[in-house]
Amino acid sequence: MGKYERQLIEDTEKIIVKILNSEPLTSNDKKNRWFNHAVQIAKQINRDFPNISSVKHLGNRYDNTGDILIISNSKGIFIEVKMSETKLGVGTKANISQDALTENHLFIGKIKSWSTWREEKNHNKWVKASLNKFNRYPQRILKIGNSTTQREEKARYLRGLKRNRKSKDILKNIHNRDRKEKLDYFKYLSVQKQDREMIKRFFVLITLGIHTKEALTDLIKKKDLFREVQNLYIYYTNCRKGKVIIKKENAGKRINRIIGKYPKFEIIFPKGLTHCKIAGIKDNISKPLLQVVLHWKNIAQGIKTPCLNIFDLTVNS
DNA sequence: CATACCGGGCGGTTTAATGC
DNA sequence: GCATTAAACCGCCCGGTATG
Repeated sequence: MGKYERQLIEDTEKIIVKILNSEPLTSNDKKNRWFNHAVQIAKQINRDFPNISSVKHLGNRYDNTGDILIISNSKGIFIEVKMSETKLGVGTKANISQDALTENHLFIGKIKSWSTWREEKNHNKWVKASLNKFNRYPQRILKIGNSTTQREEKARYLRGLKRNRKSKDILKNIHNRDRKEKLDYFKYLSVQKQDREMIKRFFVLITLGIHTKEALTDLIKKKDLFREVQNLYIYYTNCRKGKVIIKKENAGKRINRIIGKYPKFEIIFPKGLTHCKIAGIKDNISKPLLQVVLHWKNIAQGIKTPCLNIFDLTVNS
């Protein structure tokens, strides 16, 4: 999802609500890129729940799951929509905020976040020193006042010098040292006491496609999270040969299946790798479900936009 | 030789901090 | 106080290397 699509998708959700409430649609609504999907989803919801008495758009409220709340047979049903123009929507793949592992209390006690860890290691300082081993930066970069921006532009410049030995070495060195920093951090995390209940909740939320910082921190501590998820349905749409295909999923059933299979959850730290895995435990056997990578999204490793890159390890099983 | 694994990468918006 | 700028945050896409 690029540029303006979050706003666009929210508009589409509101269109679905309008249709369900038999409210008139504007010409703007009909121009919405996902209008067809909205119509199909609304139709399907009406078929699935013939006794709807109320429909509300929940939008950016993060204290609940789902995008839309309907009341059907005086029961609250949460509905989430995921629309895709491709044939097959991709699995749960997410980049979430860098400190999510500690901010969501997956560990017990006062645990250092990844960002705090880096601060203590003077990450920015040593990166700056490394970058300054190159002494031919253009004026336009040298005169940048903000140290962060200058650091980033220097790294960007070095990355652009494809054939320059020195620049390659510098970035490689930063990459290597940053990698060590990540491994050291995981070494520290790996000996901390884990909160299995929170790990389970974290897994459930990520699996449900809840990725934003606020949504995660709000929902993960919610008392009746598992009960609410029982009433959550996800409607997926895809396009095949110009036609919109709909799939409805009972999130509760899916979650029940997984957490029913694994009575306990844990985080495992493979030796020598910059990721950890969320795993389910059954009969003392640990089965990896999610892979959580310490990662820098922009320019080069160690330079800009740290995040957690998450991969779903269950898609092919 | 295709595919999976393990990261690596980009272009943007929103919110907070700072300068005037 | 307001305007500007930096920092934080957001979601999707790409590719080298090992492996079967």
